[in-house]
Amino acid sequence: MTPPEPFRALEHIQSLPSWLVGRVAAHGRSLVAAAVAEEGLKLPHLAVLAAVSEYGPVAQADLVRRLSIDAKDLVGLLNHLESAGLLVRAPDPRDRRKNAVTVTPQGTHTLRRCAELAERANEDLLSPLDDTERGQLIALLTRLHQT
Amino acid sequence: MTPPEPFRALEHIQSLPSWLVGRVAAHGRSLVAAAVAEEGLKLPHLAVLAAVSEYGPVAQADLVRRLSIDAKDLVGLLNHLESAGLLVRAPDPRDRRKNAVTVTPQGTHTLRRCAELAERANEDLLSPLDDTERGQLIALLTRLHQT
DNA sequence: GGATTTCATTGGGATGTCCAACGATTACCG
DNA sequence: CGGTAATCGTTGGACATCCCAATGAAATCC
Repeated sequence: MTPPEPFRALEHIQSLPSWLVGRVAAHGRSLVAAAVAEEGLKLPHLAVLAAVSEYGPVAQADLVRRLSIDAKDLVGLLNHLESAGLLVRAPDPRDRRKNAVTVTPQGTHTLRRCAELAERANEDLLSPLDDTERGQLIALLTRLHQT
Repeated sequence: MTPPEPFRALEHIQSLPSWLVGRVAAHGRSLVAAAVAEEGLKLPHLAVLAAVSEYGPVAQADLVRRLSIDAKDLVGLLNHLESAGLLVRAPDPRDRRKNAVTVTPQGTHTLRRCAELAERANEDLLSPLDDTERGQLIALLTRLHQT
């Protein structure tokens, strides 16, 4: 008498595209995190520093909105980045509630290094694919992301 | 006098495949999580329940190894699932250190519902793509995952 | 049969995410 | 105007996740 066939639920879950893309994303994340750690930054710090660099003098509330990050967590990240000399908080003369956050030259330098490192990590991530396939993948992911 | 051109670091980061795949993964994860929440389960609970279903009566240490989950956290997840009546912990007569974890009929039923819901969520995730494109995406992601 | 390993559980620390509240400042509007 | 509402940066705390360590009970190794 054979036992009732169990429901292969884990196999089923792990065959779903959402699971697959999650695994690949985790791999890519860990590669980039390891690369960026060479410059002493973690991924959230890098994201904040990059946003500050891109949006010039910017209020913290703007960073919260642009990065969809929690305001409390941003304070800690900015404290760390500021004490590392990568950015500066200055009072905004036009609105004294706001802090004008600006990247320092050292911050820009770190950012450029991290950009190279992150690109190299992405090279590793995509190394199983040739150029055509990489283009396909990026195109498909872009469509999933934009819509 | 134009200000020095800022380094568009955020734009650069967000153009990397690792960032793109991370966003798509986050979207898929939230879709599946929302779907599965209809059955009162969170994703870690579902993963554990599915593994228990798949591997029949299984010791907790085996689940720890198969799911790469922390043993401490597994205890909490099993407590929740057991008090919800979805699985049962029984002493293993052949090794009295072990707990034989087994899915209940109610657990199997919940699992089947979750499988449907997760499939529908994946349908939503992939809705911008046609069948050919979905196959391409899965094939590309599979190669990135397997190597 | 004594030393080592495995098992389930508990505890604690470090981190990431989210929500609520606060004092200070600005914007709105009657 | 003037008072209410909204926004700003900050702090506190609730949770979940992840890592390491230790426990008593039970099995395995030699």
